[in-house]
Amino acid sequence: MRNSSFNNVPESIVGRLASYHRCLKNAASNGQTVIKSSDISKLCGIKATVVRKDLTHFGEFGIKGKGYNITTLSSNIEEIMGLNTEKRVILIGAGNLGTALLKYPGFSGANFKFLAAFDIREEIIGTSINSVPILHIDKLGAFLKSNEVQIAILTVPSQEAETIASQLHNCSIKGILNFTSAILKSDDGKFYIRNIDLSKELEVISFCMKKCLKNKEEK
Amino acid sequence: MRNSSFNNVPESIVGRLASYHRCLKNAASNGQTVIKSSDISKLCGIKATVVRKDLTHFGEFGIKGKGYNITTLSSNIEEIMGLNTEKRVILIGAGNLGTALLKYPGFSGANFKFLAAFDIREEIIGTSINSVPILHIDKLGAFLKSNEVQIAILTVPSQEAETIASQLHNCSIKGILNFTSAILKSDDGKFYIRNIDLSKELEVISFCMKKCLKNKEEK
DNA sequence: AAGTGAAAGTGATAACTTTCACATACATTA
DNA sequence: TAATGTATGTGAAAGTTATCACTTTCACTT
Repeated sequence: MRNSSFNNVPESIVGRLASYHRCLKNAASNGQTVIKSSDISKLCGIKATVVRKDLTHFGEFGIKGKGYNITTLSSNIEEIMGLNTEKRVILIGAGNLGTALLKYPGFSGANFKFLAAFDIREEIIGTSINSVPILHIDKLGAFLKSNEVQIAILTVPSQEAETIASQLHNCSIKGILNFTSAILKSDDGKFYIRNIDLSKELEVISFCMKKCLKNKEEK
Repeated sequence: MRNSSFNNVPESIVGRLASYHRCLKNAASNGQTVIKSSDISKLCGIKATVVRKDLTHFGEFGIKGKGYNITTLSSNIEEIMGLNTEKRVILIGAGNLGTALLKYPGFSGANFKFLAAFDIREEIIGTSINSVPILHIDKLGAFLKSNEVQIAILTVPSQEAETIASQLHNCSIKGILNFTSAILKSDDGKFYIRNIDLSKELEVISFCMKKCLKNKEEK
């Protein structure tokens, strides 16, 4: 690989890498061994030239005239994205969205290990979802003391987000995936926070349907 | 407004407009009547100069030396985004994710009207979630014939996505919000499709935690 | 073993987005 | 009513991202 530290990688590329990765996994499970940038293009809805340009940002993984070896490319992307080492994850808020994420196929295949989910509703404490035990939120602090966790997923009601987030300091957590509409900020830069607002999507599509969006037609 | 058609609006601006809109709604519910770009900046985590630049793209909504009238700006954004007319929405796949979306606070306030949800599981047919009736997926075609629906939200298993999407042709639907990991494409350009892959987010955060992301620190 | 086709990689260019410094105009106060 | 402070709006420049035509290299064929 050209550059093993990968500083200054635009977020746009990272998002696409994740798409390529999924695409490669699918192709592999179909028994395919080689894939062309034009195939990835069709499957991911991203132009072939962009696919190639993205990949060359990290090295030369292809075979000219042939395509990319799926196994090789896949493991390279995994290394680039840090998916080759297991990430331990907890989920806070086992409501419908939280449950959906716990049941999501594909997480486990991508080296994410859900250690536990936390909730406040007594009736589900002690049960488990997709083999992930549900603990009471009061146990969160103790759990973080005795377990090394890298990522927390927040699927609590928005108004709880700040309070919960403040409990995640001074532990091993480095990343927060925030699905509440509260916008969390990492004041001290201690962890990386990714805010995902699902309700925003409906508004965006409302605008886009007016065909006012600059149409960047995907190849 | 400078330009009533708003062609060529970058998607990045649209996404931020939705954030501003939410922010304005919150401020209004706190009894605020005026807001400064620097306030919006803090609340949305977007630089104040970006906020102003985004808004001037559509017109001059502010009062110099004072800020923006919340009511005025809010209704302008609603007009820009097409939120001033009611959008009728159906949801296909009333699993955990679908249920989460049906229960999401904020949709109804933004002029989205959920007409019905569709599923295949007999045990929930006839019930309702958040007052939205759940119908059998077999009824989808007939429903679309007798009801004008603008948006479909897809929260079915990924492998069903294509099949379902093909049933959405030749009706009033213009936009599809696809939460499955299948990437749908609008071959004929008949409708606008927005693919949202939640599982991608975990992979992105995995990369970002390595601090390799070009850090565009929000103000 | 040379020729051919096919697809990756490259570097310059174009298009887009963000940033910045500054001009502008409103509201408030004296 | 004039002066002042404050926050918006603007246009140029910087920075970033995508595009495109072209070169390179590999595999396969004859």
